[in-house]
Amino acid sequence: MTKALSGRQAQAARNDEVILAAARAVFIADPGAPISAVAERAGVGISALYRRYASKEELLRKLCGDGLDRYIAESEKALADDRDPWTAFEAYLRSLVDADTNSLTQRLAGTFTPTPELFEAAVRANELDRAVYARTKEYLRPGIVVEDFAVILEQITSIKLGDEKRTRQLRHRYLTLMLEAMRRPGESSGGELPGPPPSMDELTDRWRT
Amino acid sequence: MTKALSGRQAQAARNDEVILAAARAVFIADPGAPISAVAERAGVGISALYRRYASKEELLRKLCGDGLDRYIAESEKALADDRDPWTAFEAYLRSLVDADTNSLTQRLAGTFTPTPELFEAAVRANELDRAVYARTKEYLRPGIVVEDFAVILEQITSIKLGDEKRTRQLRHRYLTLMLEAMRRPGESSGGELPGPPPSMDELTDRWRT
DNA sequence: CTCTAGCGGAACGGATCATTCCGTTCAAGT
DNA sequence: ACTTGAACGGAATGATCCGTTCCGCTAGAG
Repeated sequence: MTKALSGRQAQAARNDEVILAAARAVFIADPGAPISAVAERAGVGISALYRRYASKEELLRKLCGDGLDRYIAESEKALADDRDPWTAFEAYLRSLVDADTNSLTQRLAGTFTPTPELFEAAVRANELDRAVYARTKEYLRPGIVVEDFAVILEQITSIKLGDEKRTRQLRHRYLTLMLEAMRRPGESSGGELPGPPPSMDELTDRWRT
Repeated sequence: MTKALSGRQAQAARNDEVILAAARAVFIADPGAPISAVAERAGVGISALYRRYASKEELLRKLCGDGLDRYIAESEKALADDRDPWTAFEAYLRSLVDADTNSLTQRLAGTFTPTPELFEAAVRANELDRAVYARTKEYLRPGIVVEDFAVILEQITSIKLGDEKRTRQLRHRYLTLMLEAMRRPGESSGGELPGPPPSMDELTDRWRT
């Protein structure tokens, strides 16, 4: 509690966002994290959380729903992208990697009972996914199916380092490789890989306490 | 306790293997699994475990050590492979994916205090890795470094389905893609991907209880 | 027939969490 | 200035999980 711009209500409103951001960060890093970790990260007490969400499960549902919404938004943006389909596709996957919604939807999905709305949103996301696929299909290597997208996204977002920025960089490195492999042969670029390669230290540091 | 081939000692000796296999399977599937899950999977009581290992940590160390040994063995086999370096390299990565030692070494590494022997083995594994890399380097796309191997292996072994056989199949699918992307451009094959692609059901079934 | 290695599984004690509860603070109304 | 209550911090609670220990039981060894 440092600033008090326009009274208590403003502070509370600001906390709404702080708490959501903290929850996102914490549960992306560790889907099994305790509620107290979220409170700590947000710099608030546990009450501040329970005032907003009746239970941990409700918070998770909220995060999951937001994640799906984000996913859907990115898909729609991709469909509206009028650059050439491959460029649009590449931008699409890159935006999904950066959004990191997989951890918030699929990974968390097992830990609570889904609501009809969530289920519906998931269906919608799927349809959009297929639409993007259909438009990109002719540029894709034969044999690649829509379902591959999900698996590849999961693989890539399984890369986790301590530093968030660096994590994104590395993910883009391997996404670049995957994109080239997924592209119809003969059109691959073979260009530079983005960002510096992983270093030994980065890899071993993950097992530090 | 069904068979009794040559008395109690034989039974106990057989249990040694059963327990190790169960522990491997259980901890690969879930690195945070309880000891009781291992006992259950092995079809023995908890005592059978504690007769052999003084603590959970000791069991984990054993598994980790075995995993490293396996890794080292595969690396040596790869170095002794006198087929053309790229073919040998491909077989090497495929064997590592099948061995699934990553989950047993890196993933478990954070959960216990390493012994000097384990550390030494890890160093040795690293040296061998570099040796394989050095031999394969000229066939690799410029910009690929040794450390990429580890990250790619982790990504690919992060794919987990209920069925073990199918999991291996899918992993090889994406390893195939990655291998082509890692190869020096111009030499990529663009051939068929191995095994059937993932299906929607396979992907959603993972969130069942 | 006795003895004990090997074992099954309940019981114990500590740790972790989600959730609740109580006292505090402070802005808004009077 | 005083009262009030929304918003909150964080300790207390109760349930659950898990590693480890302990208490018999059993079947083969001698």
